[in-house]
Amino acid sequence: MSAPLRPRPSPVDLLAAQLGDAAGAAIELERPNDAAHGDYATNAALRLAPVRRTPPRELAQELARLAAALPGVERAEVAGPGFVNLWLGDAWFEETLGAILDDGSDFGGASAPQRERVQVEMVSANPTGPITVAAARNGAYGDSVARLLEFAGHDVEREYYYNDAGTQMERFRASVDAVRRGEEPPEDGYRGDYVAELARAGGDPVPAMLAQIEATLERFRIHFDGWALQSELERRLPELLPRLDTYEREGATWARSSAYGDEQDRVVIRSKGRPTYRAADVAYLEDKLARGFDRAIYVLGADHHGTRNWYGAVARMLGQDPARVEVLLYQLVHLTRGGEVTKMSKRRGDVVTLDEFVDEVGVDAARWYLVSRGADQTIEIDVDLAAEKTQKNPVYYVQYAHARIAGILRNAGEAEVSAHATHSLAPEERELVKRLAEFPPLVAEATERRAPHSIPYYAIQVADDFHRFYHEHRVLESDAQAFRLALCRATQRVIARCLDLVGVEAPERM
RNA sequence: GCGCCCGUAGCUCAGCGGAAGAGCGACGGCCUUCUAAGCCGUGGGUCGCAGGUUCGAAUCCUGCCGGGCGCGCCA
Repeated sequence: MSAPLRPRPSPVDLLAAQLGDAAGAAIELERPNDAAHGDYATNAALRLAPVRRTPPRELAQELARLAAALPGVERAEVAGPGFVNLWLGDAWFEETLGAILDDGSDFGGASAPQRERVQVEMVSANPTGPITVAAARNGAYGDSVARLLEFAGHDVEREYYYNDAGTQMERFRASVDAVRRGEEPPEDGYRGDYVAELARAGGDPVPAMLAQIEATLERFRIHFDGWALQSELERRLPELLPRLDTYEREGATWARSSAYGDEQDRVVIRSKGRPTYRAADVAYLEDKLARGFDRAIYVLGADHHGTRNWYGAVARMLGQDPARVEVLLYQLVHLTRGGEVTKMSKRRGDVVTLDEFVDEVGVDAARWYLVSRGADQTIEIDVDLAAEKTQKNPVYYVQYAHARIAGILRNAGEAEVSAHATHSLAPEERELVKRLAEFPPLVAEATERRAPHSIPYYAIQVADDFHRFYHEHRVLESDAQAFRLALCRATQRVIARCLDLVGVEAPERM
């Protein structure tokens, strides 16, 4: 690990710190929902009241007096049970916009307290068929988390781990072989057009399937730095398994994982002698940590939640720090047709593939949609309505704001850009500056909580504020041109960053 | 039976201790001006139910109801 990163404090943080110093207590400033409650507000008086044994409104009066004396603060008022509402002067907004512009495209980044080497393992679907929309959520979520971590200053590698050795793969190969012999695939095998295509192509269908999966994910703007094979990792089991706490029962070898934080013990060697997928997990985790990753992140669907504590248990059994292992769970994607839930099975070949979905709605709308919901939220997609719905996808609203700004900046040419205003700021300008100032804490929290879905929601708000500003005020050839160009540029950078963090393009024209 | 996740506007979902929101849908306005993929307005919610903690609960705790997922040799 290298030296701590040092993002510079935002003007809002500085203001809060100044007020905190004056008051002798930690102060947090929030943007009130209601514009009548000022530019920023704090509930510090309500929090301090019990500690200082003073009525909250009395404390609030004192805070308001201190706040009003700070530079940049126009006035401060006590409201409700003890909130302090602050109104800021134009100079504060100009200074804030100037600070945002100074940071350039790094604005909001480098929030990590320590730089880490992080591996994000994601998707990792068995190469028994094309990537489905359901698996694509894993990629959309995992890749956005990876992008957030990179933006925060970490060194991130994305990896795909695939099973080329297990039962499912045997069934898959048997299915292709059956088709080649002109027979039906086995009862528990795989079917679908892609199986027939692989049969025609000849050779081992697994590498061919894998190549197709990689192409699909590249198209989905997810690039993997590495690919791990189960069969290779299994070779190291003879040296690794003795390091585990194991026992024999019913002819199988079990890991005593329940003694290390897991809910239950797990079979690592079947009674018939073959290692399980869980055994390969052990080799893989050992491998990840040995490669020097400070943190190994697993992105797993909710159908795997039963094993969420297994990985940490493995780390403990191997004598490693379980804090280096992190499991991110996301709820499943349910697909419906015409409002009716259909259980789609990869084996039956009736799934909706990511390629089909992207053909229908485009990469931008697909990624936006899959990452816009909280990971804890089940996603329902009506396949029949997907295309129609995505015409109204808010991603276009955000992209449109970006393209509009790009148009203005194109037309502006070499005109002066300055955060210094020569006019009295309009409400739309002030709102937009405040919105942009929210970005650093928002993106830092999204990273910390592994919650990329807050980025699209924030981007919609930025676009909303910009469209309103655009509608009310002319930029070029206005008496506030230099300031408004500065506002446009800062807004464009923030929108572009938000779009990039969720893997969506920021168009110059639409 | 046990574990995890979810129940907020007609629909899809944010918010997760501080003064109820967005998109879509519905209804009504706004283009000779930097892109109308835009803007403005109207209507719409006992935040599943019941207790508890708190000055304050959609947010925390408990119970219940409803839905999803899972529960030792598939992955």
